[in-house]
Amino acid sequence: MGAPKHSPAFDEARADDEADEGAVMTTRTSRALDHPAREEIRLEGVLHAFSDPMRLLIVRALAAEAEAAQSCSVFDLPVSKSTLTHHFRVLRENGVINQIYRGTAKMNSLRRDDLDALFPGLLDSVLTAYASQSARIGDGRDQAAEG
Amino acid sequence: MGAPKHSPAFDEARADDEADEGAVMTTRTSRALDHPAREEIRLEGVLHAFSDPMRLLIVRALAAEAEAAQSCSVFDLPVSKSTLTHHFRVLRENGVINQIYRGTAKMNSLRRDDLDALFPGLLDSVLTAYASQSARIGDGRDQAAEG
DNA sequence: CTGCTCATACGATAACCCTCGTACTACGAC
DNA sequence: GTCGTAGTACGAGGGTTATCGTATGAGCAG
Repeated sequence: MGAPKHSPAFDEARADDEADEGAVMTTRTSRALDHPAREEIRLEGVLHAFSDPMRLLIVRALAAEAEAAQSCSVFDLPVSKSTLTHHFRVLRENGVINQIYRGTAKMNSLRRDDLDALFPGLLDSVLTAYASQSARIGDGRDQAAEG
Repeated sequence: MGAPKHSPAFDEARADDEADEGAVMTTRTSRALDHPAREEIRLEGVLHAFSDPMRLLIVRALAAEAEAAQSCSVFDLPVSKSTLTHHFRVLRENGVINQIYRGTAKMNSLRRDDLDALFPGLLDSVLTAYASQSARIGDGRDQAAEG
C-alpha cells in the first residue's frame, strides 16, 4: 500500500485568520498541521482509514457533531493516548479529518465538503452502513449485551 | 487492524467436502469454498478489501460484467498468480465476491445483493468514486495517457 | 516560576499485509 | 495412464500497521 509517508516538512503558521478582539491574544495556534489538498485525497487511502474499527468509531463521533469540532480527548476509546494520536494522524493524512490547534487542545472535524465533492455519497454510505451494523451486532462500546 | 485474524486451522474447506453422503453431484465441483454468510459480513472487512488498488481493479472488472462470473485468469493484472489468489481470497473472505469452482476454472462474481442489502449504496459509491478518481489521475491501466 | 493537562515524538514489539517463487493438487483432454 | 491448464498451499522477504510506555514540548492556571 503506498500510503503517504510522514513528511517532516512543516508549513508556516498561517493560522492567523481568526481575528481575535479579545484582550488575551498571546499565542494562538502557532503550530501548523499539514493536510492533503482535496486533489491529493485518494480513495484507497480513505477506505483504508475507514477500515479500522477504532477509526470508524472516531469518524462516527465526528459525524454526529459535524457542526462543532471536537478535541481528541472527548473520545472514550479503549486505547492509549499514543494510539489515539496515531489514528488521528492516519485520518488526517488520508484526508478524512481536519485538525487545528486551539490552545492546548486540538480540534477535529470531518472534511465532509471535500469527501462529498470527491466521492459523492461515500461518506454517507459508510456512516449509514456502520450505524446499521452497530445496531445489528454492536460496536464493542456499549452494545455488549446482545444475548 | 483488529478485524479478522487468520487462524492457522482455517483452510479446512478442501477436506470438508462431504460429497459421499448422498450428495447429488450434478456438477463435479466437489471442492467447497467457505464464504461468510450475509450476517457475517463486516463493514471494516469490506472496506479493508476495497482499500487495495489491486482489489479495487478486480472489483471494478467484476462490476462491469455483473451478469456473468469470470474466472481468475481473465484479469490482466501486473501481479503473479499467487498474489492474485491472495487478493481473491481476501475479497471472498470479506464477503465481497462469490467464488465457485467450475471444472478447473474458478468463477468469480460480486455479491451485489448481499452488499446492497447490508450496506445500501456503499458499493455504488465506491465504484463511482473509483471511476471518478481514475478519470482524474488514472489507475495505471488504461488511463495512462492523459496528456 | 511551578505545576497541570493535552497531545506528540520516539522507540519497541508483535502482528499483519503484499509480493513472490516453488511445489502441489484438481480437473479435463489425449 | 499421461499430459497440460487453472488455481492453491507453503514459506519466505520486506514493508507497514496497531499498540504500548515513557519522555518531551506547548499552552494555561496558580
